[in-house]
Amino acid sequence: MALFLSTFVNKVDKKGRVSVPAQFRAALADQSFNGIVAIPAFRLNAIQAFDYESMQGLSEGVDALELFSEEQTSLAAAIFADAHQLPFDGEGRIVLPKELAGHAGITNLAAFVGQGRYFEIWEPEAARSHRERSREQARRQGMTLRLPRPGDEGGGRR
Amino acid sequence: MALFLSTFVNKVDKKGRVSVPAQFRAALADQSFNGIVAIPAFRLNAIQAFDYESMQGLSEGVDALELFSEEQTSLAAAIFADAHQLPFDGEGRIVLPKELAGHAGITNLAAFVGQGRYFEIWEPEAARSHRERSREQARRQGMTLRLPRPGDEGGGRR
DNA sequence: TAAATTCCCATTGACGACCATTTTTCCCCA
DNA sequence: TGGGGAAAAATGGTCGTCAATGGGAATTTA
Repeated sequence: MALFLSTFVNKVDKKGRVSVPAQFRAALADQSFNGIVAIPAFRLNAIQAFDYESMQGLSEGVDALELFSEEQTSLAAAIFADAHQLPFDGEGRIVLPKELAGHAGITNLAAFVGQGRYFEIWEPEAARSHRERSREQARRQGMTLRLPRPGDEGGGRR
Repeated sequence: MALFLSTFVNKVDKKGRVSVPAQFRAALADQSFNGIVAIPAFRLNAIQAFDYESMQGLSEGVDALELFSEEQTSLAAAIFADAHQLPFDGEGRIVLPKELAGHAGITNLAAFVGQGRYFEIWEPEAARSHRERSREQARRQGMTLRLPRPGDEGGGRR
């Protein structure tokens, strides 16, 4: 399974292209779709990026009959409507659509931030300050990371 | 399974023709019917569009509901009576029937909005404001995006 | 026969495929 | 342990192709 770790900053050229870090591309190999799926993050000025298979998994929660059910679907609707399929070019680059770049405030540089099962794309300075804040908050709340022992189901926390 | 993602805005010419986004057409490939099935959305000023196979699936779902129940008959009536089969022309366009275009308030522009297993067709401005509302509601309800882990059933919210 | 609809072809503008160059990383050896 | 060189990654640019669009001819329907 894919694992996205660490942070990489790459240039965005005037055509809007950015290289996806080779390490991330490696994690995305052997996929049915050669590229990523990107959506604007809900509460953050960032882009969230998944592999295509994860996106399919998301769609499975919403089956055709639920269309006509009262509640639900607002989140799913927003996700699917704003999602972009971004294929790799021969050199492993993607083009950042204006809407996404705009949402994240990205112009010349893009920071690729590993988040485990997915990764985020930020304007580098915003990424830095956001990380500061997260660390600070974690410290205040005294969060601890619990490692699952072999044989346990699931991960530490979410 | 095919996945309809993202939003595309295309022009409607004076003959009522619109190009279906190439990406959506790709998702519709290898189908028994070369085109889409479209119905006016229940509560929304929009058109919902499926591939022919999904429509068959829908009909089975309707059968599964209690026979002769209030729900069943009205639902079936609404779905199948107003449905239109819209074939592609050589260039991948469809003609929007007046009833459908009218229901969605579409005149010169049509927004194709991916919804995972199906997609919707909106008047672009209406689509925009509806999307805003959905996002806002999702935010208010504290919905979070949750990736289904491989092997998990469904997912998408809590 | 008029009107409308489907089929066919032409244009153009954006995007994807391809190629060249620079920069960085990694490895081997002095 | 540091330097040199090879390989990989990142970057920049160009060209061809295809999607979107528009118009007209052909065919069907009223």
